[in-house]
Amino acid sequence: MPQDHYADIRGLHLFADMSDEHFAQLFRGAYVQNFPPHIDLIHEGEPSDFLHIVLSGAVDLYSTWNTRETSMATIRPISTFILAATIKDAPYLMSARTIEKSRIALVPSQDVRAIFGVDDAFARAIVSELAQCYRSVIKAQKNLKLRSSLERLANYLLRQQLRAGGGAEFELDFEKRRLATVLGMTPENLSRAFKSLNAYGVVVEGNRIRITDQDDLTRFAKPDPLIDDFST
Amino acid sequence: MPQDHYADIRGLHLFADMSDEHFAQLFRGAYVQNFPPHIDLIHEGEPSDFLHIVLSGAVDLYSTWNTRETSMATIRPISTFILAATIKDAPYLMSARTIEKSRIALVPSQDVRAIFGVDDAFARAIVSELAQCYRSVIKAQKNLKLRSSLERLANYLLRQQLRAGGGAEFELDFEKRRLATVLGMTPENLSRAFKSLNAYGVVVEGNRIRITDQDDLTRFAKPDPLIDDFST
DNA sequence: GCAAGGTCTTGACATTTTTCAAGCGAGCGC
DNA sequence: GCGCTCGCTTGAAAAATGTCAAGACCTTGC
Repeated sequence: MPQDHYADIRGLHLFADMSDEHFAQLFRGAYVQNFPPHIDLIHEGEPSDFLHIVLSGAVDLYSTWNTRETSMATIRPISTFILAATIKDAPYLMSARTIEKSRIALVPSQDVRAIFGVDDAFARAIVSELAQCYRSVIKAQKNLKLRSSLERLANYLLRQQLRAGGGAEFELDFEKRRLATVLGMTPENLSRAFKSLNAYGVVVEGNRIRITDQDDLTRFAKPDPLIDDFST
Repeated sequence: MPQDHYADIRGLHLFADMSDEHFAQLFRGAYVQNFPPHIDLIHEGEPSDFLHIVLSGAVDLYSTWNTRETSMATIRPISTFILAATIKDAPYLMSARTIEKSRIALVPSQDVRAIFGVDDAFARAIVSELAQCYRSVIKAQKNLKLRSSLERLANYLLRQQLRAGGGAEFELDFEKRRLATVLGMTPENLSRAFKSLNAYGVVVEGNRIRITDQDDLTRFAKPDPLIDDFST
């Protein structure tokens, strides 16, 4: 693997504390590849041959069943995905495709497992990472089971607003049709949901969102740190 | 903590590989308590003071938001819960209550974190446990997002049938009102869903289920190992 | 035995969500 | 520029799901 991304990857919490030697060993067999948009990287059910690290671009984790498809998560730089499958040496539960042009590092799963076996700091970092992932999915599930689609959209907007800096105006960071399946609804329904949120001070212009009445929207959305705060 | 449950707990994958000394240290401050049914054990948002181990009985993990409540998972002996919150020293994301009379071991979270810091085998066992938990929640989320409530019920029945030994007749292992929220629907809707499944060879008599046409139900449910197989 | 409280079921109705079909509009290649 | 594709929106109708109210049934305590 070329040197230019070593520092970025080394800075990830997951790899920060491991020994230099093990880090070098881990990435000896790794390589970096560029992918165009909308390329399938992995498919659910396959054995997990590589741990993936998104260096730039964005990746969509999605799942299918019986003609239906849904988006499970979006991976943005710099972070890894399918760590759990890699560690357990189990088949992928989700498929992955690039959303945009992306640069991705591929680390052979067997190397990850080997280094996991010998590097204690790495093992502990994995615990931390997996606990974080677990809690994120729990929050997503609470979001799904406890809220209507309109409430999910309202809370999504508040989260996205915060991520974008907190200003009254911000951009959606991916297309609405994908946002719809992320939120667990159809594109048509999302369109109507945006319209309904007009009443709470949300103005939509293409991908641009303006929140004209922050309090009103917040009162409706009732955000909850135990669902919406990604950091805890 | 009394001796009588040491062996059971020691046999858990999570504690099987750690040193005797650390195991003893870990459970020095632990204690076992009996709880009647329907007792709240912990509440979401609280700091995670204890790792819980269900020794007998059953525990319901549930969450609430804005007057709504939903059941997230059922914990049966012998297993632990809220490991992720304990390790991260973060607030609980879910509440827990006993379903039946239960015997539960409580291990101070700070001891778990301390031993996690010094026992490498324990740290690796936690990785394995968390990876398993993570994958379970992902499956639950796929189940929720990709299937209708009728399909979720049909697949639940097939899973439950398998857990009960695979015979054509078996018992539901908890009350229907809880099953409803586990499956993400209302009790009324569950009642109607059971009725609809008559058409696919499901006969309900109280808590007793009889599957008269296995193939027909399976054809409708379309079970998928990447959603329904809890072991992988 | 009987009353009380709970679950479960049922029916009627409201709401939410999806489906299908059509039209709009921005971006792209020729 | 023109026509095309594709994403987005809109409307109407259907399906799925939730709500409310009432009653059946069961268990439990007295």
